[in-house]
Amino acid sequence: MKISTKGRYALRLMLDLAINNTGEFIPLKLVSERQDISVKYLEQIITVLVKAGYVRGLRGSKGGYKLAGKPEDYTVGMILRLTEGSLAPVACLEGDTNYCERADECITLGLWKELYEAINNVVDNTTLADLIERYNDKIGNDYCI
Amino acid sequence: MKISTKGRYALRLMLDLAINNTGEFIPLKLVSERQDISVKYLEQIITVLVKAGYVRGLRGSKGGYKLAGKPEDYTVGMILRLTEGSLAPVACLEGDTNYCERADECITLGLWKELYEAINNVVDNTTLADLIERYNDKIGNDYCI
DNA sequence: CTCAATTCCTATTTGTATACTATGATTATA
DNA sequence: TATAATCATAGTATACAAATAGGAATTGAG
Repeated sequence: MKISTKGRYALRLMLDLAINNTGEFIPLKLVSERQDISVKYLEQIITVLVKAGYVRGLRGSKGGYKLAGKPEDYTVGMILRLTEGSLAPVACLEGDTNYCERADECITLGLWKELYEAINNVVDNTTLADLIERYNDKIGNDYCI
Repeated sequence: MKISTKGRYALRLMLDLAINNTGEFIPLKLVSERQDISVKYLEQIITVLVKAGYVRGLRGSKGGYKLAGKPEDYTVGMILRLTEGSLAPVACLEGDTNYCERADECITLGLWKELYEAINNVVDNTTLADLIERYNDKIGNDYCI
């Protein structure tokens, strides 16, 4: 029942791009230093975010990445699902592929559904902007997003 | 973010013992047939439940297992935590052992706490008796618990 | 007192996913 | 043309999941 590093790092990556946004493209080298995650691992993670259109990349010198949209456009759920895969606590809740023949008589299925909903409820109702705002309130900071 | 088979099977095991309780000890062979899980794997799982005092075991012929208490005494959370370990979505929320030095400046910590609470809220407010009751309502059955 | 059924205990195996690292090609700017 | 970056793909070490396997100890029944 753990969120993997991919999901957690993806979130930190997006937050880092949001917080340090100046309009310019931000190279992963900078993110790497700030977040203490290797550039190579970040590359691997950001590929998925680029393909999904959440982040724009520019190659070459003066290249880097920036969010494609605004921080309030991205929920934690969007980012985690992309990098982690489904957040369902059991496989039988995932799409139609993993349909379980015991489903009708399953005594625990309702519980797993409830758990799934509780999880989704948290991650789908929190955006990057929310996280940054809450953090600023807590710290008394004033990051420019 | 998946519940492992150990946790899921432990829950099914406890529910099986609850539903099929007659006062007698129930051998794992029967549970195995009903739940379609090998006796050997069930043995491994139930060991933990016995050590925690949730289940009583009796060796030998006419031996088997039965719940130590009543179905309403056991929450899903108790059973999952025992078999899965902590249900925290990130390690830094687990006790003091995994304390993270970034905690004070961590922008995502609040989110993980919220998620953790949402998960706990579901599993700690559902007992075996609840699951059986809901199931009977759904199916129109009348299991003797 | 022995047999069969069962729990109890410990090891071993197999597969898969996680968490990276490594190498090199491609592209853009100065 | 040199440099700094993304982009693409492959490789690797480790740990965890999900069991299986073998046998010792215990109990009740006949």
